[in-house]
Amino acid sequence: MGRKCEAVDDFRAKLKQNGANMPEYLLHILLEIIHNILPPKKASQKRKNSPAMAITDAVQIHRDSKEEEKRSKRQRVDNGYEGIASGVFGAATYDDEVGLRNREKDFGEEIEMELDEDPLELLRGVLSIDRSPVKIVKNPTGSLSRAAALQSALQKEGREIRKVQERMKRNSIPMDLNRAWEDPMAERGDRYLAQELRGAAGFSAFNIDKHEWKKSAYEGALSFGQRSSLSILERRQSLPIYKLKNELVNAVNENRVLVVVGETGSGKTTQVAQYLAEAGYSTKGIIGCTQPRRVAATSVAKRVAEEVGCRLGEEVGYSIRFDDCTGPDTLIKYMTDGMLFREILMDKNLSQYSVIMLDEAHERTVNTDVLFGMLKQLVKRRPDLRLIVTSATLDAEKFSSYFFNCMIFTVPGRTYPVDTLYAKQPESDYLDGAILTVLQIHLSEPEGDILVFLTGEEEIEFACQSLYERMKELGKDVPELIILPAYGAQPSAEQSKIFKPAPPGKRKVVVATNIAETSLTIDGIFYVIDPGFAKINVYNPKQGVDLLVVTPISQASASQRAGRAGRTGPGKCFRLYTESAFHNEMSPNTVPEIQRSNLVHTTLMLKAMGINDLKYFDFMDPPSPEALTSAVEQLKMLGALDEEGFLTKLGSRMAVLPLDPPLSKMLLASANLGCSDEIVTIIAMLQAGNTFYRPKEKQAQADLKKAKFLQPEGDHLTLLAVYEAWKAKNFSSPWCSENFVQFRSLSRARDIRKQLLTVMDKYELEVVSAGKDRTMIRKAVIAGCFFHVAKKEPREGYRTIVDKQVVYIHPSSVLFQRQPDWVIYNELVMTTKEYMREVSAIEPKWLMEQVPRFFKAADPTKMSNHKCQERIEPLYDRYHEPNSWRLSRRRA
DNA sequence: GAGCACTGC
Repeated sequence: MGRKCEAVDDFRAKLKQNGANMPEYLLHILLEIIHNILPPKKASQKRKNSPAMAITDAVQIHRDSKEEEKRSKRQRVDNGYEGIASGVFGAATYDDEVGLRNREKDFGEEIEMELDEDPLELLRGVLSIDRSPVKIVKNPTGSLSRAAALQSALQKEGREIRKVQERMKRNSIPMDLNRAWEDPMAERGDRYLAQELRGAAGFSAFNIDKHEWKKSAYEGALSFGQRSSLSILERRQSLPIYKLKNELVNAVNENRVLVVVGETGSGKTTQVAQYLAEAGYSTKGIIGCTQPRRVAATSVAKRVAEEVGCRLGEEVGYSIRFDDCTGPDTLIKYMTDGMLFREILMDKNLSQYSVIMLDEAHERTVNTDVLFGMLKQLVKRRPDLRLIVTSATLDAEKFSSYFFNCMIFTVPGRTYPVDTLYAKQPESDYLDGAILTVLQIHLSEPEGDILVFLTGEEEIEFACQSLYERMKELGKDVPELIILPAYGAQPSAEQSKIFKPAPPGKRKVVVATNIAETSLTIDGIFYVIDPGFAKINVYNPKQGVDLLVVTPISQASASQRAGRAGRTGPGKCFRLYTESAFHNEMSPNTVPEIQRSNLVHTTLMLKAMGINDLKYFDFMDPPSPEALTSAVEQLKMLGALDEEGFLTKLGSRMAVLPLDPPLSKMLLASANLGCSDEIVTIIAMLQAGNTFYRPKEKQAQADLKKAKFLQPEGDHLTLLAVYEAWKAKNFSSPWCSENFVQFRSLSRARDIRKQLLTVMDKYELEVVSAGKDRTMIRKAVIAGCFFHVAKKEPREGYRTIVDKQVVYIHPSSVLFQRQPDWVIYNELVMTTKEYMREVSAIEPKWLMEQVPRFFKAADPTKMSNHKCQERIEPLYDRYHEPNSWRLSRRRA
């Protein structure tokens, strides 16, 4: 304590000296961060001198090392990395030395700070030296939050921060722009697909001048190209499908089911419904067309309304969750496949429709797959209904044979040839490979934009950053390269630049996730770089865990990516894997989602539609029996199905809620427990996800803000507190940014909440507030999520009650520090460990109270009262009943 | 002390 006071005084003196002023309370908060977030001073500190001395030392060390650096640079040039190469190389050099060093670089003097020091000491040291900009370097073993705390402390001091950099573990990237490619006709390469191409070292969060490249990315593009100037009619007539209009209408007249193979650019999505409406189908009912995604449904509807010449929501409309834009006049309706699935639950004959078109069916979403089975039955019952299923060339035969060997109608695409080039050697690091290929194309290939596929936000940011730096090193002699990241939440103004071709004389590179593969129309792309890989979600029914894995993509997916290069003109696709890897090691098709998802929700929906025997449901590709059994058993435990597997009253109420069954159960239980008002908010927040925003450069500030909302009971109540606070501020957007809370997520939560309240109202579920009695809220959570209970282990971590697996509280949880004895969690995610996300503390006795069917106290005669309180077992012990239900991991 | 993609009701 004494040390802290001393520090405050000292700090104040330094501030005064520098002419800065800081309120007392801020000063204390600042020191609080430093003392609480940061670990205590190491007992054995290498450096005994004061940081001030250390910095002086460092200058000398730096001067010595500078000579060494010059020597090695010369050597690199000798080794052949000349000119641009060595320039770019220089920027990407990282070292692993430990220590404080003062570095001279192009941008002047800066102090490099190591986080091994006691931050307070370090801070004082820096303040006593001079006012050079500061660079904070985190070692691979260090912690970013220490860097963040230090950074915010310095910022408050008014010191300029140049960089917060994470020292890279791997070595620098050699720069060889003369990369070797072979085309498919060349001799076969080796038969090896570099697995784990990223290697153990991998890359890490990267934060240098993040905003600099972003700024340049969005500012650079001033005069992006315009769409074609053809009139609507000309545009429609120029589509390849136009010439086949009559044939198509005849085919639909004569076939109840039709598989349409419509290649990219054929116009099927916008035209088929219009042709059928013109042919009179709209007089018999609505023409419905499903899309896997919301954006697709809305944007296609807009386009078609424009072509038809009506307002959206009149003759042409769309229907997606939270947004029904249809009316009494609607003849053509675009919707998400999930929406049609809901509709078929309400009316299994879909009597208001005359035509259903399942578009993008080759994407094989769970909803589309289930609709396949439902509609296959329906066309037998309704001879007047027409079903159109669109497919990729590869799947056409399969689709046709599933749908009674129906006719396949092929519409050619309007695409150009694409040259596919393969790597001669497997890449050792696909990310570097992709970056270098972009530069290679930019420096040696004719005009045309580039599209790069990467697996996630982090990679995209890294790639953009790296490209930006290298372009900067290349100087002004090379043409401008506009670097555009494309993922998740992008402001729309910036997105429009992604979709349009770069202005003449410039080139753009779009760095995107696999969503660009299918659902975005990006104009002007001539070059595609496909390392690829993609992140997919795999659900393990035995473990009950969702897992995101980076896996090689399928051949089908690769062709789709390549096709992106041929939309505007003849293009090139650079595949960063060998040709033999493509043929021998990549599967022809992506495993349909239904075979790798949690099916609890889908199963409940099917049961609610009266489909009892799921084993005999006509799936095109059936999910594994285990996944189905696991889903059925979970529903039984929730009380949604009875012992024979028939839908219960509770189950039918759960089915009408657009939620996963445990959450539906929670909501229904909360109405009885008198806390549905709170639970509906909590559920909406859980569903919306990503409540807190924690930018790397402001982590400490974000954590401070988050602490304001912290509820000791756990994350569920903390989320509630956030929503209530936001509501009290009139759902304000600035309030969100002030508090490091994501406005988008909260708005989504508000939508979900509203929708849930409507459904609750319809089914006369009471919306009541628990008032001050917050215990009930956690009891309601238990009623739904009781599979997800874990008890603290004596040493570290937790053990789940159901299957005894070891799990940990996620560091983002408010209970991460507290580690209560008993917890309930919303979901389990497997990253570096098995983490429980959204955790709340509970009392074990509530388990028996809320779910007596499931939990019992251990035999009280055999143990003390205290122990008795602690021991809780699931009634159904699957270790002794091998064929009983199984929720998660089987232990060896 | 971790992050990790996307979609849907």
